[in-house]
Amino acid sequence: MAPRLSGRPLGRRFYARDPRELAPLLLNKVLADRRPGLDQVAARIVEVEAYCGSEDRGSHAYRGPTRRNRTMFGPPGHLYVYFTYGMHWCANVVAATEGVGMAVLLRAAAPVLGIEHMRERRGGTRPDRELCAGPARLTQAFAISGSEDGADLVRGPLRLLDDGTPPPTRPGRSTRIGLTPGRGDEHRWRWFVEGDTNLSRPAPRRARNSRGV
DNA sequence: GGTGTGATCGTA
DNA sequence: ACGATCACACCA
Repeated sequence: MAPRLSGRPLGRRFYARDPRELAPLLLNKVLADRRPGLDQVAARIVEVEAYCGSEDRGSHAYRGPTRRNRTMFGPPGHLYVYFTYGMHWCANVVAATEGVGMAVLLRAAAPVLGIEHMRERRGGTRPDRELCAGPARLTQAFAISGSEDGADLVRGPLRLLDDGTPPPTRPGRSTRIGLTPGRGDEHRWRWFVEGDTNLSRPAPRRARNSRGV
């Protein structure tokens, strides 16, 4: 039988905090799509990164608002969706307060509902673990693109749910992925569910001893 | 397991 | 010119 989808949408106030605080709290929350006319899909967030406005050289918001990033400077709890590398979409949750340009990038999730629909959207015959393992893979599995930029996660059909699963007490943590040296790569603002199979990169291997264990 | 590379285009 | 990426080729 199909897994039942239950949970309460996160309220506006939940998003209204520093992204470095919000990001680890989003781990194990469920991104759920109930847009009419589209197949329902849902996935549990397992990897996120914080982007911190004018104090963060790695952030789109570093140089202030533009047409592209203006959603980031809007009220919290909305989706900031941007286009990159000429072919990919990535989705962020706007954090903190209006005007500061802070957000949390959704980097990976564990499929919960509508797995076959995700597979169709992703193309080919891919294992479940690759369906949402990466920011652009996740948006593809959810059919999120530029028209979802600005979507309100509190009121809209695209929602983030708390189904009672708490965030990890000791999340994995690392520097952020894909930043050029000197452009914000010094900050350890990536958090993930340790050992989860759906991460955008394999879980870091633990140090081995001389016997390879 | 790992590394290298091409795709593709809006933004600054 | 370059990017908050991905898929696939190739080597080990």
